[in-house]
Amino acid sequence: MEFGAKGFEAASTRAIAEGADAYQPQINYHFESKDALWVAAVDHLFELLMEAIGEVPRAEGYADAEHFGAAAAGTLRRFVRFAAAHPELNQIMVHEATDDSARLHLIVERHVRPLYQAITALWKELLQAGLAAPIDPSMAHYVIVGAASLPFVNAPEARLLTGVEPTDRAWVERHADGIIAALLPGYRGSDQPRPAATNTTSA
Amino acid sequence: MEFGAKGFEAASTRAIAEGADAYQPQINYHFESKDALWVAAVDHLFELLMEAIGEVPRAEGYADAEHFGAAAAGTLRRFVRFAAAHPELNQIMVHEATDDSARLHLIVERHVRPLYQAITALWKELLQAGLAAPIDPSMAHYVIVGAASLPFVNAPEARLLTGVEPTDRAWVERHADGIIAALLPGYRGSDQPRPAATNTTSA
DNA sequence: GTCTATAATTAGATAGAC
DNA sequence: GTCTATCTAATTATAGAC
Repeated sequence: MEFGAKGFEAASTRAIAEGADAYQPQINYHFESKDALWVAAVDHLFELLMEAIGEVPRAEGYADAEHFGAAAAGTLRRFVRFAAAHPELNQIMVHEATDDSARLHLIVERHVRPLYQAITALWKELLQAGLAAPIDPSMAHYVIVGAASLPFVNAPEARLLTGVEPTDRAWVERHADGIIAALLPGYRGSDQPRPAATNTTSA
Repeated sequence: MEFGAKGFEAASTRAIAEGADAYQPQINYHFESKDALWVAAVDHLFELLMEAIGEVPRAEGYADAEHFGAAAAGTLRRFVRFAAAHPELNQIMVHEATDDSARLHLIVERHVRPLYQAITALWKELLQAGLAAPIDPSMAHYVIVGAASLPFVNAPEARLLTGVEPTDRAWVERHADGIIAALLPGYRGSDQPRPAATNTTSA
C-alpha cells in the first residue's frame, strides 16, 4: 500500500487510484479527502491487527509460569506473523511516529494507547514471573515491535541486502522463534525449539 | 533534522532552509539539488556512526568467550547510545527502506552493506561461541537495529505514550542493558548488571 | 458512479540585483 | 554569497458532462 511504502505526503492520490484501477477524483468522491482515506486505511489495519493477536494474556488467567509463558509466546508469534502479512501497518507507524503531527496524535489516541497499556501490563507480569528479559516495562513495547517488525517494515532493503525473502513462511516462524527466545528467556516451552546455530543463504 | 522527521518528499527545502536560518535558494547554491543535500546529510550521519561504534569485534581477537562477549556488548551499547544521540540516521533508514527507490539503493550499497556484513559475520561467531540468542544470522542485523533504535526513531510517539523521555541518559543505559541481556543471553559480564524487575514512571 | 478538464496551492529550481 | 522574484511542474480538490 502506498501510504506504507512512501509515507503520507509522498503517496500521491493519483498513484493510489492507479493501484486500485480507478481515477484520481474517485478518492474524493468515495472519501472526503486524502486525510480521510488515510484514516480509513489505518482504522482498517488496526482492526485486522486486533483480530489477529486476540486478547493479550494476563498472569491471573494461568495456573503457572509455564502456561503463562506459553500464552505470551503465542501472542508474540501472532504479532510476528501479522507484521509479515501486513507490513503496511508498521510502515505507517514508523513513517508517522518520527514527527509530532495531528496524524500521530490520532493514531496514538485511537489505536496505539490501548495496545501499549496492555503490553506494558503484560510485561510487568512477565518480569515478576521471571519469564521476560530485563527490559524497562515502559519501553518493552518498542523493543518488541522493533525487533519483531523491522525485517518486514524494511523488507525492500532486506531483500537487497540479505538475499532472503523475509516473508517466506519458514523464515517468519524462525524469526518468531528467535524473538520469543530472546525476549522470554525464562520460558522454555515446546513453542520454542531453541535451534542450534542455523545455517542460511547469505554472504 | 527534517529528512529524519518527515521523510525526503515531505521535507521541504523551504523548511530545511528556515531551520538553518537561511533562504531556500541557498540550498541549490551550496548543493546541486535537494537530492544532493540528502546524500550529503546521509554521508555525514554514517561517518558519525562508524566513528561512534568503531571496529566490529571478531572472535579471533579475544582469548575466550567472556572477553569476546564483552567486546560485542560494548559494540551494542555504543550503537544504542548513537541511536539515542542521532535518531535522524535510523529515521532516514526506515523512511527510505520501505520502498525500492534509487535513494535506497544508494544508501544500501554505499553505507549499509559493509555494516550488514560485519554484523552478520559477528553474529555467526557469537552463535558459535554460545553467546547470542538463536536468531538467524542473515536477519540478526534487523533484530538488533529494530530493538535498539525504535524508541529513539519513534521518540515523538514514545513521549506521547509513555511519559518517559527516551533520550535521558539513565534510560538509554538501561535500554542498552536490556538489549544486551536479551540478545547475548550467554554473556554475563560486569557490563550487564541484570537488574531485578525495575520500577518506572508509567501507567 | 465514472471520467475529463481544470482550479488552487505548493514544490524545487533558476535569474538576476546587490 | 545573500536575497527577492518568479518559472515550471506536480499536487489535492472540484465542476460538470455523461
